[in-house]
Amino acid sequence: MADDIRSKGRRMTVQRRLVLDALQRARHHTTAEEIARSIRARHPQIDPSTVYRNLEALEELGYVTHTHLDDRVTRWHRADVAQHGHLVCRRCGSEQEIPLRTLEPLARRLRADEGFHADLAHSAIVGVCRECAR
Amino acid sequence: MADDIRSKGRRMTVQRRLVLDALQRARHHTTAEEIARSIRARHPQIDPSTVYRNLEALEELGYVTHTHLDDRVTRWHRADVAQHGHLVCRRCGSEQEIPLRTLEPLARRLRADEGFHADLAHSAIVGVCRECAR
DNA sequence: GACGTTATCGCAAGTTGTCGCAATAGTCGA
DNA sequence: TCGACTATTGCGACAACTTGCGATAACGTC
Repeated sequence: MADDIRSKGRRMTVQRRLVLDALQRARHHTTAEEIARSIRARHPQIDPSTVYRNLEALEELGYVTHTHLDDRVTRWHRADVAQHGHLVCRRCGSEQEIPLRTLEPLARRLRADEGFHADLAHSAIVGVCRECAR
Repeated sequence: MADDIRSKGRRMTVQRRLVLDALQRARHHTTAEEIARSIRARHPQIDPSTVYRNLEALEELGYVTHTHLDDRVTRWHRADVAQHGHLVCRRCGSEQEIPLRTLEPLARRLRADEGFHADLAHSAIVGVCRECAR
């Protein structure tokens, strides 16, 4: 992987490695802040901005992706984990994962009708969950 | 409308009226910051936080809604304008509106399978547009 | 290995939005 | 119209990023 990064004219730094390690260890939908905190616990000299910039760089390089669950925070994860959709309840905040297969018909339709290649795992679908709807 | 607001135990203030007026005048998907700026041009004593709080209050009251187009900024509009979906290209940033009808089959399916009442107009669908896909 | 190039870093300052709080001012009932 | 109640405001502080910049340190080349 380090070689792959170098072959793209980027560099493998201690900081970048630490961000990858932290992502490896973290729970699935983690935040940049959480990663920064976990790294700074051991390496306080590493600036949060470095973590933010590395997540972005690793995303460009294809090792990392982000999704949006609730409205504000960006969630990060390794690119090699299985993709899935998200349902988030606007009332109680509960989160639910759904297989991409469920979203596939819409993706197909958008591709056919609009030529648009949708990434339906990128943003959660907001709505009201079964319990709150009652 | 003022009466309706009062009947819900809320109040009609100068600031709230100004936010509504600004929304009326603004282009469709405007931002809180833009509204704050337009109000403060004439009324510099009105704090931005007041604008943010009023948008939230007016949303609770049902006069205003927000959507998320790109990743960061919240876009606001009056609740009485027609709902529609959004396609946003991750490469070129272009935005496209699509009729809710296109998204309805997915909404139906989520309701049937998961009991989840999806609001598919709330977040834009991110992907790659026809031009950028070539 | 040494060297030059330049991606990346740490830091400080800037943005954008949120929150707690004391002061203010709509609203309602008398 | 007056007074009490309390929603709302402005302000200052804070939180969560983002950005510009000079210094540092990976990397390719020799």
